[in-house]
Amino acid sequence: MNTTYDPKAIERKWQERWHLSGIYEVDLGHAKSPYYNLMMFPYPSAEGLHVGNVYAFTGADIHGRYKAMRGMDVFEPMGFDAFGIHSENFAIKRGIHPKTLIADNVRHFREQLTRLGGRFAWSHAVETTDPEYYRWTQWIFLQFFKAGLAQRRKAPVNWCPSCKTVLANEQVISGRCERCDSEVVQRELEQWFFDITRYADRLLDNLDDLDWSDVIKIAQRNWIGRSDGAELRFPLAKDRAKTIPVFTTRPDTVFGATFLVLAPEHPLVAELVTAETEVEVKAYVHEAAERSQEERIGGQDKTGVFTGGFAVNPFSGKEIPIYIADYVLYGYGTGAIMAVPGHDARDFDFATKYGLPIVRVVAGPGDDQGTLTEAYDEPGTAMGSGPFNGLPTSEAKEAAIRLAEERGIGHRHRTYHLRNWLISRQRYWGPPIPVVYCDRCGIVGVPEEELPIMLPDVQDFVPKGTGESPLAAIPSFVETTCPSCHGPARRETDVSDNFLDSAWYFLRYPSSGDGDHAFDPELTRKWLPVDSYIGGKEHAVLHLLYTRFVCMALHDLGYLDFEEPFKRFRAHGVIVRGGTKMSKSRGNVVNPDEFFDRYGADTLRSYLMFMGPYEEGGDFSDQGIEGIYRFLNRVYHLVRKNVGHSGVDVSNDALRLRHQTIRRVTEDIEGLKYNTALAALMEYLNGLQREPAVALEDLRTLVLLLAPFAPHLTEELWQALGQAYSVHKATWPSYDAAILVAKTVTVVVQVDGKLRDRLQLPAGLDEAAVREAALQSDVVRRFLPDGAELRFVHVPDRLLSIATR
RNA sequence: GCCGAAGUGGCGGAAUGGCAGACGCGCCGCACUCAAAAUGCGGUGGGCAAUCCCCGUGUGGGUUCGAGUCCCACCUUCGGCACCA
Repeated sequence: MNTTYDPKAIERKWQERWHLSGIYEVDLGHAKSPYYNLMMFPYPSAEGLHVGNVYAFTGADIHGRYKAMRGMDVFEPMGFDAFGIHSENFAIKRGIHPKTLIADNVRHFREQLTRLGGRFAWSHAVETTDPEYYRWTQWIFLQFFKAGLAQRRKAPVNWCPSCKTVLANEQVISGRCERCDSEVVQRELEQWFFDITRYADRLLDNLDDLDWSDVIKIAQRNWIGRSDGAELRFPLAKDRAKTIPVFTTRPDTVFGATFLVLAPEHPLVAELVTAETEVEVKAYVHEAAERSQEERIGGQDKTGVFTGGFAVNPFSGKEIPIYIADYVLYGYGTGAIMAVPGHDARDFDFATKYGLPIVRVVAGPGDDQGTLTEAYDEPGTAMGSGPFNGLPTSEAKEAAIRLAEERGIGHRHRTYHLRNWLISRQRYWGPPIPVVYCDRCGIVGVPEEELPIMLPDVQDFVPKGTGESPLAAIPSFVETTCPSCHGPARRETDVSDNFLDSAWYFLRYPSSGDGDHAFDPELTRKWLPVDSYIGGKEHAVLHLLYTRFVCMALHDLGYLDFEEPFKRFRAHGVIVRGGTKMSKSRGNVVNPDEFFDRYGADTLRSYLMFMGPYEEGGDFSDQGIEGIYRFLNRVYHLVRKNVGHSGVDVSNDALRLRHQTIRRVTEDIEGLKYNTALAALMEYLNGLQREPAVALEDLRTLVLLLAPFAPHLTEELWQALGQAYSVHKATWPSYDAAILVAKTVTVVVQVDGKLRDRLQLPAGLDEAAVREAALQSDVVRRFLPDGAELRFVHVPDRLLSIATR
């Protein structure tokens, strides 16, 4: 063995040995203590592994290595999420076929992931672009289609003019395309949807029992956005048989509804216009359609026009005007609202601008019935509301719903912000949606035995912006026969959303290579749900919600016996550099290869974990990494120097330090506090270095505890210590609580809350003895006024607090 | 606007209501060296000659023998949602 720590040589050597001996592969069928350790598979970008990936994977890998040393059969698979607009746009820009591009990128990623030293079960790797994978993505679509969960319908959708495809709501970030930042416009198109809203209540209610990071649960609750209220029907003044349904969470304020507002897209608009208003209304509707979503949202100044029609407030009996305004969204609720300007800020703004009446129907605190200068949206007491007068808001709501139901003019209703999942994309790089259109039979699912519907290998995959996928231009793909009547038919040319690929990849890992099932029932029962899933917060409402939905649906269809895919999910933090986000434009991106070369993977892994609490992220400093590098060097040299000295007597202090360290590192790893686990190991090392010689047991302990963080170095040292291959199969050390107890303790003495003295005392003294010792201290006595009445608070073995007043 | 998280040395960050600043970076000093680097040892919140003492965890109040930690109000930063009725 060399005398200097040479991470490059050590790491290459052990990576090869691990690979050849297959120590990270698991016999999935026979494992006794299965533990599924999952991390979010990467999108293989051309830039290579990002340091954010390294951070995410290292944290998850440490967890996996720890569990393996605790005796679990840890399955830690890795794969590649290689379909999607991102790859496709990049391929178009470079003029390279995405297939070629992805193959190169995957190769590079595999190399980097190997250098990282993860305990990956490579034999189970999956790639979503592999026909043997997307065949089953299509199969899932078919199951949903057969169950009526996948439906084609016309709906206002988000259209990205630059990517030339529709986007799901989740892919629109404040009116802009998540991928290319272009302004998103609304288009009315026929698209494929998964009816995730049918699962809204279960998706929401199950969250209570999930062991997931709170941030994610909160984000999902907000996103699902359940609100309870009522749907009330407002008859038209000119034809009372016709009604306009509105959704409200404040049925108690219905007496204050002084006008109605419809979304410009509302189908009733055409019926309401009069000869006088027609021109203006048409112009407004047209304008609203042209406006990008960002413009509609961005300008908080409300606009709208009077339709010319009137409705009747079914509670007050008054006739009220009907407006259209684009602050009312067609896609939510009924696309129409009853406007209560007295108690809703938006309606107040609108009423003020257009001179509409503002009526107070809720009295504020202290029976405040004064004129409103702004909307009062707090709870209060109903007033000016006929039968509800005097009722507090919550009771008035119930009374209003009851009355509406009795009189047949409305009913209790619940609605959600969550929209159905738009899964079709007018693009090339994705799994073709497996249906055909037949003039005679309509929409027909492709028979399962015909899967996969292969993505044709073509040169021209650039979207045309016609609203159709590039596949539509390939007659050999489009023209087919109907599976049902065998007549001529056309294939669906849209591909499915990238998020469908990643919504089930963890189901595939154990069954990778299985040609008969998407996921083998027996393996699935044994290994799922996933024991630990670690990933980024950015997928809180995308990947993590879709995945839950897909599992729930597959459960209901009888394919899974659980409905929640991940028993435990933890969101890791984000790495910044110099306090700011890393980005290419700032030029502060950390390239992992550079650090692998200069310090080795063990140093990079450990440093990333040392920067801060794993769930909070940290600030990457090029100087800071030196400290960890020095630490690993010192470990290396300490072990080498002491390899021979096995029979050293250990002092009580040294023994206690060993056991304390085991406890601290164990607890910190369990709680993902990797930064303090490493700090404990540094303290341990500092302690050992002060000893003249170090016992073998301490060297073993140090190496074992460090193994999850620095897998290569510790493997090397484990061998140097003459221990059996591999340290990663060795047993995690345990500590003896009895040894942790110190014989002498420092008892702190406070006088009136201020620290005055520290006493070295034998452990376990009672209060009287500690008092006596404290009162003998000169320092303490100096602060005790003569003749003062003293009160004592005693915390055994820790503190004595003396109060003099 | 709403929801969430966080404000601690020069920096990253530690602290079951009980010794604030563990651990590391940086810096200062010393040793080794002809010298430097590397390494090792010591020091390092502010005030002060001081191992005395005083001050100190965003701001202002409060609870407590005792508050970085709990409660109330506010300020700032970051993240998410955002005309969702």
